[in-house]
Amino acid sequence: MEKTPARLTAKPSWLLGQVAVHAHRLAADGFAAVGTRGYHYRILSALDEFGAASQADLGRRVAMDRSDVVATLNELAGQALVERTPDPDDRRRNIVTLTKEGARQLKRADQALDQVQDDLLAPLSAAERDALTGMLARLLAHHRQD
Amino acid sequence: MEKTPARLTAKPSWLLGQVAVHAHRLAADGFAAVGTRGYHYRILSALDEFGAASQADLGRRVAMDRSDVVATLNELAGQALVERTPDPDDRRRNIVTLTKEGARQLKRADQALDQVQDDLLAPLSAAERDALTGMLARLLAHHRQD
DNA sequence: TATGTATTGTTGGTGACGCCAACATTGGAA
DNA sequence: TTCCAATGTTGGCGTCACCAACAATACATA
Repeated sequence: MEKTPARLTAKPSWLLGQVAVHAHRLAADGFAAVGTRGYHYRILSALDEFGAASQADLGRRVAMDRSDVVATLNELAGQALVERTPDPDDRRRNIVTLTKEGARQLKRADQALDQVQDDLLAPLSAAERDALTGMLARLLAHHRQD
Repeated sequence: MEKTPARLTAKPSWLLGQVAVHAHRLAADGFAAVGTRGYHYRILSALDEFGAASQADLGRRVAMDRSDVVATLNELAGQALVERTPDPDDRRRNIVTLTKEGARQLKRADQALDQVQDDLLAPLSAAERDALTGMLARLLAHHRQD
């Protein structure tokens, strides 16, 4: 394997990005195995945990643009994993609901994704995994503001 | 700020991906400020550290697909940051060389990127930063094989 | 009450990255 | 000599992040 420039290797942003690429590949493979993908999983997760919600709320919860939520819901609704009905109390909004089949699909994706975490963190001890996720969570919280 | 599903928050792959998104945004802004972008920086870095190289070698060093190296070199050569000459010893290959101006551009990008590291890791202590980059480096080394 | 401001869903588009298939040319191994 | 591998190139695709504009609707405040 050819050597990577130290200029890159020394930069946390490079390491983060490259590890994220591998993580994304693992996750995408896991998702594909059950016929879904990242955006779908995000929406299904939010619906399962917080119940029915408007599209804008969904987007804010899972860090997706409004327009991407629309496209994703079109696909999910096409597979009957989700239902979209107008909100009678606010006619700008839709109320998005998780269907039984959607919940089942989420469960399948979840199992695939659990395996991914193990593969991703294989070289780290349990204590190291905790330390890593703790620091990442702090970084994310910090950057989600401002 | 709306709450994110625990299903996501609990997954290292999610945290990694989201932090990487913020890191990428910071880096892209820094790069844009000096008129460049990630792919350019990778190529310039490899040329600066290892000297002239073939396109295939460049791609392997900085984890870029052959075809993406071609496009990037077209742009870099268009700005005279790089020169592409046929290799007399192997007529399949090109020898790519960093120009004076290319080295200057690299230096500018480097300064921008150094600032990004600080912004990215702001919430972490020096010891934590080391621990984080150490673990990320191990993960990357592990996943670069197989 | 009227008027302006914000939010929502939607459409359509852009860009960075990562990746794949195919091809002609060339080098090297069997 | 024959087959296999590597190289540069073209052209395409998918995911994710993001932006601008629009009409409809809600809300605040003057």
